[in-house]
Amino acid sequence: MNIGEAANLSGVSAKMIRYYEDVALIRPPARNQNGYRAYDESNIHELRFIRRARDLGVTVEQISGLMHLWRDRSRASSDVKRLALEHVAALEAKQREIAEMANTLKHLAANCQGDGRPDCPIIESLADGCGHASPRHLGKGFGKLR
Amino acid sequence: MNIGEAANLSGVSAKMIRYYEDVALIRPPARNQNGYRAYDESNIHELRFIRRARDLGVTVEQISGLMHLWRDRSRASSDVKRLALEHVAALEAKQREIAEMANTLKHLAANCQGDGRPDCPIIESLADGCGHASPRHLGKGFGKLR
DNA sequence: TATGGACCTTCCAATGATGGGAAGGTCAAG
DNA sequence: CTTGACCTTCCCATCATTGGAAGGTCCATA
Repeated sequence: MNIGEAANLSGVSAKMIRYYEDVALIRPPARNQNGYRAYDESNIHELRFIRRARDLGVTVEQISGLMHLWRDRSRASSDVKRLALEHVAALEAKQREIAEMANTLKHLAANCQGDGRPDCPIIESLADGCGHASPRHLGKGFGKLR
Repeated sequence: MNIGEAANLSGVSAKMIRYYEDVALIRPPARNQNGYRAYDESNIHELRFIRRARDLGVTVEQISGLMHLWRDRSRASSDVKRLALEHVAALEAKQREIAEMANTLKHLAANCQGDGRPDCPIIESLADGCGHASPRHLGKGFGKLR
């Protein structure tokens, strides 16, 4: 199976398959005589695993940890559970931060007359920092969301 | 005021102040005879505005729009209100997506015995895609969170 | 006055995940 | 045999931010 078919079956673009190989998230596959990468069913499984994990916001680095557990079946599934729960905690923290942002903006918008006055409280508050919490350094242990 | 003091007062690092100048988010400040950038109170105001907006997850590009409204006082504050409410909507959408991710992971973790069995349902589900929604293309019109 | 250290300048590189594209090789159908 | 759809590697861009190198400036202290 060539990389294109693998991409279609797994939902991971060919570009990203090569990238994952590059950063050692997956191991280099066998090559045909023409130099094309050759994938089989187990690779598709692996790529689908990666795609779903990425969809859930898991970092490539975190996936790498899961992959290791996956390959090394001697490790307990409790490790996997722990990783998953850690990720849940990170997601919930991120959710609280977003809620705080949204509430601040909603509060400001509610107080904004929208009548063309030059002293719009949104701009004033952003400039002066009136009261609402300023969550600096949000995503320290978590990274980006997609 | 040199760039270091401006950084301290505004909470924006000197690196980022130069970057914002580079991408034309702020205009080049005056220079002293020695070539040092010279800032005044109004610049600090502007930088604080930028910092707070970034804290709220507003993109530099979006801030650029707000800055334009700020500088051009002839524009109605209703425009600012509209931008803020658009951002609130984006935040709430992002929040729902995160909730879905977290629920999926919690569901999987709850069904995981954590007893070392090799068929941990978390791994199985990630690999096979069992039932739960797969929110592809999450952040299309929104970008990254910090 | 000399020197050291704390500033400042510009430029270059890296991060993470992904997309885009160029230049060139390969394969299969018409 | 040509055409088009693949494949390969390599480089560049994104976004916000940090880090560092190489070199200039300012001020206080020995």
